[in-house]
Amino acid sequence: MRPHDHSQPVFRALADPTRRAIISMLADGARPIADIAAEFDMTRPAIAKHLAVLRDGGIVVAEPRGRERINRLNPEALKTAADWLNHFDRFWDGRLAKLKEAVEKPHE
Amino acid sequence: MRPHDHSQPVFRALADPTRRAIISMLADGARPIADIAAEFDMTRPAIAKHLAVLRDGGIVVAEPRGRERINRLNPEALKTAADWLNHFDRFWDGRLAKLKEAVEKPHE
DNA sequence: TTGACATAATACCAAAAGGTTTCATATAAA
DNA sequence: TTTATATGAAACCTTTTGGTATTATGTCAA
Repeated sequence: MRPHDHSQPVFRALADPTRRAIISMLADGARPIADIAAEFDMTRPAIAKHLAVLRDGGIVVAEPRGRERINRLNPEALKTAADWLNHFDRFWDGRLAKLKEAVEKPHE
Repeated sequence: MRPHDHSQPVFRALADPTRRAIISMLADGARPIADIAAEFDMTRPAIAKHLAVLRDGGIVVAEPRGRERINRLNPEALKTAADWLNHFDRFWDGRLAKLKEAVEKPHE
């Protein structure tokens, strides 16, 4: 068995605590990189690398704005990982799983 | 900001495609390591290391059974990661988010 | 008790990850 | 046009990761 996996870049991006913190931060609003870096004990190039990994996973999109680049969260990308994990929620929450099924079923 | 994060070992464990494949495999039933290793193009020690990472995240529990060790999935550990991700589902699925809220609210 | 089997443990290696410092480029403002 | 600002990019370093081969340990079966 050789695991082929399109969600790899997303899970890879989620593996680092700094990157998860950046995700949370951007959920409150898009920001330029300097603004983000100011919140961490880390140089800007380090944050730039983390943002590159997040972009690679499609989780962050950078929009040039004058001489700045606004980093915006693209939460849909997280759905990939959430979907994979939620396949297991039947184990810990049968009630919710059933509701979900109902919600996702086309209306009649 | 210094990201302290108890869910780190779980996200770390999820970052590797082989480990995610092992998780899926164990969701269908507990297995000894040799049985798992047989499914991958990889030596048993490599799989043993992956299992160690999964144990570290609490995702897998090993139960000695005679001279074997049965590796069992502990899906509750995945809930940690699922919960984190599902905080963002308001972005992609408002309908479900509302239902969830309702479900999780204590009964009256 | 001896032999086979299932696994653990160790030592080792190459590549990737996460950081740094330094230098280059492009836009805005004086 | 010069200067300051916001970012990108490259070179480099150390630690972690993912793999290997080899050796050791414990349990079952003949």
